[in-house]
Amino acid sequence: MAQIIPAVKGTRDFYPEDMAKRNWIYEKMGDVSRLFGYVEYDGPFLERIDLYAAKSGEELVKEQAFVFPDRGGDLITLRPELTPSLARMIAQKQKQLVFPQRWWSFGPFWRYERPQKGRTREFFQWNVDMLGSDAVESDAELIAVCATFFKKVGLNPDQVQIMINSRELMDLVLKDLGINPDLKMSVFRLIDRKDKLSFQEWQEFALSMGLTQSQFEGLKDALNDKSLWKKSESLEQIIGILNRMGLGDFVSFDPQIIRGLDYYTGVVFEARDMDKEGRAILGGGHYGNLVGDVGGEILPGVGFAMGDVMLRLVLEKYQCFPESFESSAQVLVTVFDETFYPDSLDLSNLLRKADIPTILINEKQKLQKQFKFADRIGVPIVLVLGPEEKNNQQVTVKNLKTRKQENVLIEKLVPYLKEQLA
RNA sequence: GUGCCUGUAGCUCAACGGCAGAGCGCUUCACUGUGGCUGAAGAGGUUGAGGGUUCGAAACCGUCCAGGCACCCCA
Repeated sequence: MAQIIPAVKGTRDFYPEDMAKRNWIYEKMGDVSRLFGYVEYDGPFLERIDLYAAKSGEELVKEQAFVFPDRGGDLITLRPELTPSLARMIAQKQKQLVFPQRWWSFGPFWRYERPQKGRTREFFQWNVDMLGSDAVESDAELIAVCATFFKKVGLNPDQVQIMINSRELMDLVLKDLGINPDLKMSVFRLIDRKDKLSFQEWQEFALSMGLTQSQFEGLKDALNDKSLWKKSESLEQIIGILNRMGLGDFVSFDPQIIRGLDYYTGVVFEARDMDKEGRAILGGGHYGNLVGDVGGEILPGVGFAMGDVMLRLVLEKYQCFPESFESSAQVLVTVFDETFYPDSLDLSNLLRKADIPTILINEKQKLQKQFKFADRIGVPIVLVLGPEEKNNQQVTVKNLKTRKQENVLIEKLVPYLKEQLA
């Protein structure tokens, strides 16, 4: 046997069952997006590297993007994220669009990283953005979209939580502590790493970047203050809105949520599995100016991205997927023997004309095998048309799930099957 | 890019340095007009690759390849 060429590292083969799940996820994402009035769009999968070079994520592009020269020598990138493409698309039509725009997208992205749990090199992302709104109510709406999605796929607040924080609030905390604004990004990074380091290491890290002992203590206390959010008018409003929507259970305040991306300026949020397993399921926030870097006029917005890999793990873990995805066929028509092939062919034609998905056996096999095959692929109904049936203008209809069978007149077959399958 | 772990039948995994095995799956038969259950028989392997140590290696040692996990970063 010839050598099987392995799949590219970090990619996934979507076998039919996997594809069914992917489509199921896509369907739920689309449903929720449309429910809130968002419209679907997409950008190119290939972009020039310059599009990302201007932007914040230095490491994202330099070390994590797939980059290659095309035949003309231009450096092309497999998109590692959607936001820059979105920014361009908006900037190009900024003068003609009516704001705010509500856009969503689901498509593939690539990052050259070491694959591990919840992370592959090729993955799908649901991106949802509200563009051209600075209202806190819009921030709340995006969080509501997330929460509604979780509800829709059958996850409950004990299983996943959306943690929210505000960068403005954290700016205030830093200011109150008299921390030099130049240190802001470093301190954000410090906050982000609190859980990953031992207290000792964390403290050393803090002091090494120039925080005084008292600033460090103050920061530590602020991060432990569960009611810190009450100092933020926007967080209070957001939580109020989500409570009124009946989604409050999904949301909790966490001062340690900072998010890596530099362009977030206001509310930031991410969702996690509650027993702290794995990485974030989604991340998002409010940005002050999406299109500045690509030459547009100042445009605020709020949005989030949800990766399919982590999401699948969570959905799998909490058994949210349907127990089984039906075989695409509803009916299997057996062929009694070679001489009956034309009859069975006509029969399957009849069913297909009536929009009943039907598989006809093409191989010359014993009935036993044909039944076994039907069972294995999960077709619920099997039809037999042999000498006896033919003499009576009948078909034997066997329901593999109920194990019952019945003889039905051919002229009554379609309505009979439709009833069975309903 | 750094570190750790794992590669044995189609799948999940056993086998003290001493004849490569089990369960599930698969094929055939019991069942010449009916799947799932039961019973019987059978097929299936260069133990990831190529070296070394040894009387003898799936096992021990180093190299390569592949996969997993953690760090980094992030969905």
